[in-house]
Amino acid sequence: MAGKKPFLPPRPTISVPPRPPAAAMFGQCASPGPLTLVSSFFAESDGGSFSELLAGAMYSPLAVGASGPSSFLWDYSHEHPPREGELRDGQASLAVAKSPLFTVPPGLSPSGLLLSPGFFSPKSPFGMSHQQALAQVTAQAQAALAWSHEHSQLEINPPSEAPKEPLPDEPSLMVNEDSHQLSPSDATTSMAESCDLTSSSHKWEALPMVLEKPTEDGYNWRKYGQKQVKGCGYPRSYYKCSHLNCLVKKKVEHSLDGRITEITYRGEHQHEMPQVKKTSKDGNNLNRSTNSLAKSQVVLQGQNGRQSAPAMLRSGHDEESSQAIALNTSGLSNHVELDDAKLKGDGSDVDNDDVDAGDDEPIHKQRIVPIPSSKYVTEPRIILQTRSEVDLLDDGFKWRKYGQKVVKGSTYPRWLR
DNA sequence: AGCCTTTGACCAGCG
DNA sequence: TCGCTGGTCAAAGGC
Repeated sequence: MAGKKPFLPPRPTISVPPRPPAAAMFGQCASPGPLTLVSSFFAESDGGSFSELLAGAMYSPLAVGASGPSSFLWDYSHEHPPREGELRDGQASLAVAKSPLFTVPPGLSPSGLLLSPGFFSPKSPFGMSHQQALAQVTAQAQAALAWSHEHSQLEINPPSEAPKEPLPDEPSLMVNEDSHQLSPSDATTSMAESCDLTSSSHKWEALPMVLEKPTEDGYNWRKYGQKQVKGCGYPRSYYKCSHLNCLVKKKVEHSLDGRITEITYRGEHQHEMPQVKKTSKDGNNLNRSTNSLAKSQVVLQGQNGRQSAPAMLRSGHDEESSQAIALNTSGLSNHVELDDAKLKGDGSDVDNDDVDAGDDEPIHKQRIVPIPSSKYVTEPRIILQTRSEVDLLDDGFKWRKYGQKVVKGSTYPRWLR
């Protein structure tokens, strides 16, 4: 399970900057998080502390939304460049995912990045509404998509010389036209070559996060495991999306000071963002912003790590497109038609919060849901309201007991399929 | 009563 | 085969 599975078809990824050799850069922890990494990287090029720069971001209400795509490193250093057919066939996700690195443009300092239009301003956290921030992020995603279409040939045959300066009108979160501009001695490059995450990224998609809590990305998560990272003092936590049919998992790593340094997603949400009680307009906006964050940061990936697509695209496309992306990129062994009405008809307490997805969210009564092959769950989870274990076991499905609790003198377990 | 976290054990892949 | 490691399980307890 922890082992490296064969990485079959080319698969786009969004990855964190792979980690450098530990001793080379830190000599303390064998696995510094990307935040630490970026911090150290910035420290060399800018007088200010990255933590200081970031501090303004972290405590801004816009931080969540802005920390998404702006913290991406779009890794296109994979074996296979996108084929033109893929780009034409509407597999935009693949196209973008194959796009070059999202990184700090040359000549732009970290503080410049933070102050740039593509980032929120730490000194005026309320200078931009969440919706504006969302719109900007979305626009950047679309720009990246457009760019990818235009430069697909460049990706196949990267230019030998990269532009030295960003164009004035380019978004601050510019697409680096050639990740090869990084010299072999560059930390990022060396990290990509040596880091253990490189191999693991075939399975998980890592994104640096600046969240105070691992569950604050808009989805509901249930922690199902925690491990001590070898050689480091900090734990790695494992979460599953607690939504009924959702197979998405995420892995959260902490820095030594307890901050989340890395959240790695696996799988794709096949449901809308859980609704958060709207207490005020601001709360609503914040919710939308975090929704956008989750949509933009989750990376679609089959359980076998065969294909993925950045859901970032979803924030910039309508639901129909998203669905098409999901279907096109699922790369999964089978699909089932999941009819919400049927689920409800079983007398189940199926969470239906994805039906009321918001005033501007389309309602889907029926969806095609790709079901990835999985060790534990191969079909949508359904809750049956019964106290009979025999009933549970005779319903034709395989059940895994995941909890038991005494209820009013008797016990009946909770089951998860 | 439902859902979550904790935590030691277990499993599987890999060298 | 064995040990290491990452990922997951599952009982127990907490909120």
